[in-house]
Amino acid sequence: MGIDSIKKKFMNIQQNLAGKIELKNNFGMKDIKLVAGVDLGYWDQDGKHFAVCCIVVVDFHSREVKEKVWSSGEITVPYIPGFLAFRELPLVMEAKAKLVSDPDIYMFDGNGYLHYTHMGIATHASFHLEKPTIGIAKSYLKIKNTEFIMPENTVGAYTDIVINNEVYGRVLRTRKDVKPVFVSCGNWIELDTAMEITMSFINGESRLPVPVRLADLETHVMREELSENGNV
DNA sequence: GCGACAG
DNA sequence: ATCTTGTCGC
Repeated sequence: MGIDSIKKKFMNIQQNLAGKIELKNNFGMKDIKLVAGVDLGYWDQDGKHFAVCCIVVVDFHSREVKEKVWSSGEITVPYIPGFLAFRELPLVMEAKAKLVSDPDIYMFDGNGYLHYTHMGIATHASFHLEKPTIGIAKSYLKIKNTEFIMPENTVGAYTDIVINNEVYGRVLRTRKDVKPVFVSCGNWIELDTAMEITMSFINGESRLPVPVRLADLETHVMREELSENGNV
């Protein structure tokens, strides 16, 4: 099976789900108690690719870490820009199954609506998690040759990424003198709310919101452990 | 055909 | 994503 037939298959799945996206809050901010951050780390072993997915659950109000889970395994799906979800979601769902708590919302390292077909990993994941999601990308995925406008160098400054009169996502300056992040809706949430939650989780240690940052750090720790002792 | 390309 | 030294700044 060549890469083109894989893409074709993936595209069908994306288009089916894309029609079900709803960018309206299906919750009130006051209902948000637990926020999960999701990230993956990779390494090679015996000529194979492995990864570990870490999910860190943080209490929105107290900022306490409530739970951490991880799941690792071999990765066989290649990285194809636009189809990240197909590569990473299996491990994400495996890790999610280990959660005892039930997060109200999930934040991903990557895009959501800011995607060729609005089906970035954050949006795609929402249909499996059945929870609202937010996408936080560290670099820009250019769509339809549209460049983004750099927001001014002030905390909280932002510019919208508009393509064909539609807002795909937002370039947000979470810290001064640091590259901005790219925030987009995953699903069942509005962009303003996604940005509000993102900004509320900026603590001065990173340009990334706490849940995603902690998941990122956990990913590095677990990778060292697993790549030494053999994969689990 | 060529270039661009989240993680 | 990952491979990596020095270096600037709080």
